[in-house]
Amino acid sequence: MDPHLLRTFVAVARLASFSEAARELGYTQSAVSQHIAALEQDLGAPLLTRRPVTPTAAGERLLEHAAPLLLRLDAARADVTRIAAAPAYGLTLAASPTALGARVLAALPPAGVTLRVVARADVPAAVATGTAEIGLVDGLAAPSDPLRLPDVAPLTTHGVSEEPVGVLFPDGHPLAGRDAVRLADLADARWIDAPDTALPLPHLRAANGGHGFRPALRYEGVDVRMLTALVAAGHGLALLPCSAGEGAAGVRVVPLGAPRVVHRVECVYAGVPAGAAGELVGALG
Amino acid sequence: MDPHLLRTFVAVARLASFSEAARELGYTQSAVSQHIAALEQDLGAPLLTRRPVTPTAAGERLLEHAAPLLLRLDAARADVTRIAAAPAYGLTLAASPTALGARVLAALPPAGVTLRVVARADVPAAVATGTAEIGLVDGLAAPSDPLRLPDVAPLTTHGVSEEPVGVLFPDGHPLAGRDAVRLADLADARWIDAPDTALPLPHLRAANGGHGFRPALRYEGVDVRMLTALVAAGHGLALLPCSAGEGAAGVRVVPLGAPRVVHRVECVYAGVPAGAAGELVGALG
DNA sequence: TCTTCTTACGCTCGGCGTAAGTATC
DNA sequence: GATACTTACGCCGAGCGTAAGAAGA
Repeated sequence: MDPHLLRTFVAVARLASFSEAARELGYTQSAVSQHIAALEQDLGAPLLTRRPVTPTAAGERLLEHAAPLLLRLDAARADVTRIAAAPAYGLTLAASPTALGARVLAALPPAGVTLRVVARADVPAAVATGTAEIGLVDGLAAPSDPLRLPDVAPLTTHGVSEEPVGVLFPDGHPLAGRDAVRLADLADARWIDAPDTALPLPHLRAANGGHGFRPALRYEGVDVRMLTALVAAGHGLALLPCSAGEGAAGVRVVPLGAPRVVHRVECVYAGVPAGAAGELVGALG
Repeated sequence: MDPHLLRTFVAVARLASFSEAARELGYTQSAVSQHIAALEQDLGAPLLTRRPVTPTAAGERLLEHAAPLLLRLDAARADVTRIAAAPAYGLTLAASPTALGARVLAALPPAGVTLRVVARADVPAAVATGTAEIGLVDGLAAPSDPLRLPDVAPLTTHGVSEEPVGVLFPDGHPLAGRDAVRLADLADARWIDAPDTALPLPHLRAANGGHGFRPALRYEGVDVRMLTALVAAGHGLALLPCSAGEGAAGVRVVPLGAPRVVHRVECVYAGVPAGAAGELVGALG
């Protein structure tokens, strides 16, 4: 189970071609073939069907393992080299789209910051592999409960802020005038699943015993104004941190009452941040 | 970052000796030396001090990564081979000590079961590496919230039961007569930390903002009667699922009121369990 | 001086590329 | 027959063991 073989395997599976993978990895097609053969012999099971090139059941399982495995490997290398490496000028901050509140923006140093917005699930990976010094992730959680982040590496996390979440209604919706709504009443409403912009629906579905909260529309963009426009147009409801939805035209934000969930932002970093990173972490703390 | 090198590194670090590690791994001392040298050159930083053999700062970081990495590697191999392997006779169940309630015991098939009690954190690993077909873990969680398990591999989890938790008081304790207690009132009480028998204190400390719940005594055994005896002798309080503490002499179990936490048991397995394992999962579901 | 890690050196085996073989479309 | 994976084979380098060297207790 050499990582090289694993890397080759995922490339072949992704590209559905030995020769394409060879091109991408800088090997000959023959070498790729031998890699796969070695893996299959090692594990004692065929991993790919040839012609067409498709993972077998065993290959599917291996694929599920391979990505986090290779990620951890990169994370380990980054973590070790980080200690020896000279601290670069500048500071890169990886953040999920709705994690950047006013508080964070105010705490940023005046110059030398790169802000990299990535999908929620990729923030820990970015920090672990050293792509960013600091990460900011947001998500839904019970009050003062930590977020459930994928553990790609031993990272330190750190609550930055919590604020109530609200449901985004179009103006004129029968519930739009309420002071608060209960989530249970909305399980069967039309919802917009906007995993990169709003708060993720699967979390609500899980909290509701796996039922309800089926998306009527999926929005894969990252623009909050687009999302509010979709809600205003009646395509469905969305869940947002209250502050993110205020002031938009054609929509109303109604705070969520019943299940006590909050929008929580966490700061994540590896080891002991130094220099500008350390100051920012301190300012956020 | 060959896994072999990593394995050698952890062995050397654990044994604090190149030659001991060589013996254990079936290499010559020279090969071990070369392994470490290769790792250090690859990562560009010294990982161990020699004489005495101790991990450097970089080595410490690598050690933190190495164990989960090697575990995941084993898990991947087990997961893939599991598909091809012939289903063995018998069924091995890995369980944490307080996960085995009456419901589970009743659901066990009449013969061919091996029950392996391991530490809470090792249950997912046992299932992932194929040491056990099914795992049963328990822990504290908010009602209907899943447990926070280390993700060694893509495993399926599955709530089995939830029951209230209670604080174990010695008879005559001023609070022992109450109908319910609030955890916040007990932050500064004397506690017994019995991570393998009772419910883990760190969870409570985290819920309390990192304060309080400092253990007065640590019990590393696995015997519930021993724990109740320690409580009865006034060494401290302990947190248990209510049913586990009932009927013991010299102690009273008072249900926990305020923070809504329950004792939750989850069933964990890999892939789609077949045969006896499938039946048991069904019976627990 | 003894123990323990490092370095030197030779051997073997693993792994890659070239090229020929084979199977599927 | 063209395309795409497999197998054969030779070469180079990686990695192990033996053995000598160096450094600390």
